[in-house]
Amino acid sequence: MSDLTEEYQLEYFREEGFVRKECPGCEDHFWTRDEDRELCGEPPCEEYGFIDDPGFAESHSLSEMREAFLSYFEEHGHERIDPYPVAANRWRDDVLLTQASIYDFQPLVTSGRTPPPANPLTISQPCIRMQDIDNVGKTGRHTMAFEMMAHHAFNAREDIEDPDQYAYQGEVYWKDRTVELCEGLFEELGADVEEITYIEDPWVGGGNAGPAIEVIYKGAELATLVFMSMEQDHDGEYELKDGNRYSPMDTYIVDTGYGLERWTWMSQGTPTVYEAVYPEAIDFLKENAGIEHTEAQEDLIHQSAKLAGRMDIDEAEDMETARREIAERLDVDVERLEALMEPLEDIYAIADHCRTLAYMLGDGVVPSNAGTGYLARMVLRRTKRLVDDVGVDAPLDELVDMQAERLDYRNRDTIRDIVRTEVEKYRETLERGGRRVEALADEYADRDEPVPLDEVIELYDSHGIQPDMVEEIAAERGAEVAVPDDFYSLVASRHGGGAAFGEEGEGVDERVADLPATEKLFYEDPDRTEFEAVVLDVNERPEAGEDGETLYDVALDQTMFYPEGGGQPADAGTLSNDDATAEVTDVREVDGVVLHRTDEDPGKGEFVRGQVDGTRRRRLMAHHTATHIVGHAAREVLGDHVRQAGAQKGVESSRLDVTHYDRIDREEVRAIERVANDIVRENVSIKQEWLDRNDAQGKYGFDLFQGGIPAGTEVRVITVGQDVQACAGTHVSRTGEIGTIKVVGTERVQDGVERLVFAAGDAAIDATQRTEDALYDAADTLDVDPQAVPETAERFFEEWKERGKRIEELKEQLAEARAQGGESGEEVDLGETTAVVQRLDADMDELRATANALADEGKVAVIGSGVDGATFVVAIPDSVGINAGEVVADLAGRVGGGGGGPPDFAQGGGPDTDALDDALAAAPEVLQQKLEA
RNA sequence: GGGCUCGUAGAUCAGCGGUAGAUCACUCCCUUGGCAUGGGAGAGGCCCCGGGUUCAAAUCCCGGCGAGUCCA
Repeated sequence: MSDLTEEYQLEYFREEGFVRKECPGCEDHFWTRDEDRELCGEPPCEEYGFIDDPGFAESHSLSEMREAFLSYFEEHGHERIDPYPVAANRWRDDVLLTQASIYDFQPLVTSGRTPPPANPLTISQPCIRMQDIDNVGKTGRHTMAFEMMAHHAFNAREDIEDPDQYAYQGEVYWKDRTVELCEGLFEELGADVEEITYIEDPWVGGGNAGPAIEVIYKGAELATLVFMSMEQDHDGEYELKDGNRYSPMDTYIVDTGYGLERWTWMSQGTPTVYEAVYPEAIDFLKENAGIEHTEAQEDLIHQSAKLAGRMDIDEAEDMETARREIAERLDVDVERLEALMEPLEDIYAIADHCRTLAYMLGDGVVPSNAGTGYLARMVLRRTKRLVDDVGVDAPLDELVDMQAERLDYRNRDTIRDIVRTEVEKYRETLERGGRRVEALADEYADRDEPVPLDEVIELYDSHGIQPDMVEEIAAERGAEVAVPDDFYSLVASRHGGGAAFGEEGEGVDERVADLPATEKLFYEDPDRTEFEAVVLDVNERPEAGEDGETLYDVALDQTMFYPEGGGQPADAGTLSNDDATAEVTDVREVDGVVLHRTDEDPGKGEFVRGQVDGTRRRRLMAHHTATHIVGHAAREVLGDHVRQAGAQKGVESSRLDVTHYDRIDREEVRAIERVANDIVRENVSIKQEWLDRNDAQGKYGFDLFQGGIPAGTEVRVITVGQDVQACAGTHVSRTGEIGTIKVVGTERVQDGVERLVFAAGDAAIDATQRTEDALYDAADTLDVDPQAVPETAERFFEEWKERGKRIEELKEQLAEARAQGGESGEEVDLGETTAVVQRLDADMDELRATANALADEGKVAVIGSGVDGATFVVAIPDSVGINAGEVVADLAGRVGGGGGGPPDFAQGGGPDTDALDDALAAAPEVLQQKLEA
């Protein structure tokens, strides 16, 4: 076993006369040109040395620094690459946001399955790290949004058996050149290279590892140079700091990260990073919030910021301690310092959060209650709170737009619209929540009890109401609330930890590994349904079919059968030879081999004729092409932010989930239908071609990948009119073949994702006819024209309601008449009052009305009905001491049921109708008993 | 992807097995020269939809639809 010490013995260090030292402060090993240096240079071992004394020759703005970096690496043989979206879930499902430049190339490029867009390359990748959110504004150096400038080189070992299995070969450059390039950049910017230290700091993450170097200059960590070269391996020779063992990989990758904001800050030497990065936004916000400082205050802020920057405030709880210490050193009152600093810290955070929002919304993230969209919503709401707290009265959409403009986003109108919609939603949530808290606070204030913690947790967890808002409102209403410090962990525990592991080990057939990739005929001529092939292999499936029959996986040398993929279901059909015909019920692709699931064994080595179910295939193709068209139409109608969030094609109908920040209303559906059918009618031809992936991505951008990112050097690109998508499915050759597209419904999959359900071709006709049939049936029943159905239905509904009311009235009148007329009821003398016992076969409403009317007359009423089982109603006038509930319980017991109710009015019944009359006959006796009791 | 909460009059909500309620808004009457206001009367409900349990469901259970919210 060995550690990574050897890995840092660089030729470059030796040639340049570096020395290796151990820092007495933190015991880290580091390399430096300065033989006299003792400390590693990184806080807390040393303090910032660049505040008010910039570390570079010239002051750079954010964009100047970005340009300086990129052009330096361009001049040194790197190709400049456009940044990827900050929403990393667009190309990988293990993370939500892009947190480093290397995220762009995981997992397909880093694993060697797909070539990098250029090699070596340089990029400035916008990133968002939510975990820093509490520190933003306070520490002087944390930002949630940042750009990670980087140069990457993708190397693959050549001393392995099959170097061509990877999408790139050979070594571009490795450690020495990396450090050399890094140092060259420092020199170019006029830094004093004597002051740079390179700290050995092995990197481990996500199953990979490697040696890494932190580059420290004047107290700031300006870059990290990671040499990703190992993967987790039980038998690996290296045991690293996470306790796992690692061994070398076939690919090894230079993964560097240079924080654009830090470099900009270094070049300016401002007290905090925020002043270097957002000077205009900060000025604007300060002025807008009416924050003005005297010269003395200005000076105090400056001194304080300087000190705060030098301190290590990585946890928000350290903040108080740090603040007290700073106050002490500056010899001012803590409260005074706090009052001065807090609004500024809020403003710093607002500037940063607005940039975060601009990145997210600009890259097409739609706020939602789930996924990346939820993060956007969180940030937006937090920002809104800060804006309100500090008293900025500019609308949030304007603040975000300022950043969007600076970042050069073209969809600024949509961004503003989304922000406005979200702010409005938040306002509603707060209003709803406020009312809720007020009611709750009143309730507990009345009872003179504190609001229990459970309620506060519930308010936050289920209604999104911050505990401090509860405290505030409760205080106004005179109710106490105690919110513990570990409030949020209490909320977390409510969600019951324990991540569910659900690794879906499909048990990939190992025999597939030896088979050649199946030649796919369906791309050549999607209209053909017949073909001939040789059976290469037949495997009996471990599980039986529905009827207990044996199923087989059949591999052929070539096939017309489309395997399930990209939301398109598999083809169906038959494989036959002279002796037998096997039904193909499912088709899947495993590692390039298409497996046909059949109910019979066609025999390995045999020739078979394949017959694809043409009708099914045509419908699927029409639906697949229609999906592209509907997506395009939705984008046209709803806006540029619309992206595919999932799709499932079918034979009868298909569904397309798209991102959109509002419900799609009827009018928009009609517009989408119109645009889609325009494209159908134009009968444009559909281009299907294989393109080099990096060329295609360069030309069409990231939106090429609406349905996920495929692996490989080439991608299949489908062009339908203006719509271009990477897609592996089968398509019709001209849009006219689709015939017609009918949107049959929309639903909200989650906030921010709308589902469009539609039918294409003859399925569209079917769908329309079904709707029409329903309408005609309704028209038939109402005996009117279909056109008149809505109006008639409304009229009938109104009339029905009217009649209901009229019947109520009549029942009341009838009941009163009965009560006064003494109609057929048996009068029983109960001493002070009389009771009426009566059988009245009517519904419960009528019984109730009658009983009420009798009670109003001052009589005890016992009414029984045999209409629907045996039911009783007993009403007792106020003055009489009989409990109606007890009477009913007794009577109902006699008919095999139960009953009850308040003392003056009770209902009950039972299933035994035959016993009704006997029960009523016993009623006087029961009443007597209850009266005496 | 998972958890939690909520769908009752035009609006805001109460009721949580036993006769559907309050406040505001609305209509009318009274008070006033008129308005603010005050007093009185009235109208307005498929209690989201569909099943189930029960003598009885707005209320309990299951499913669906709709809305909100927290977490990953």
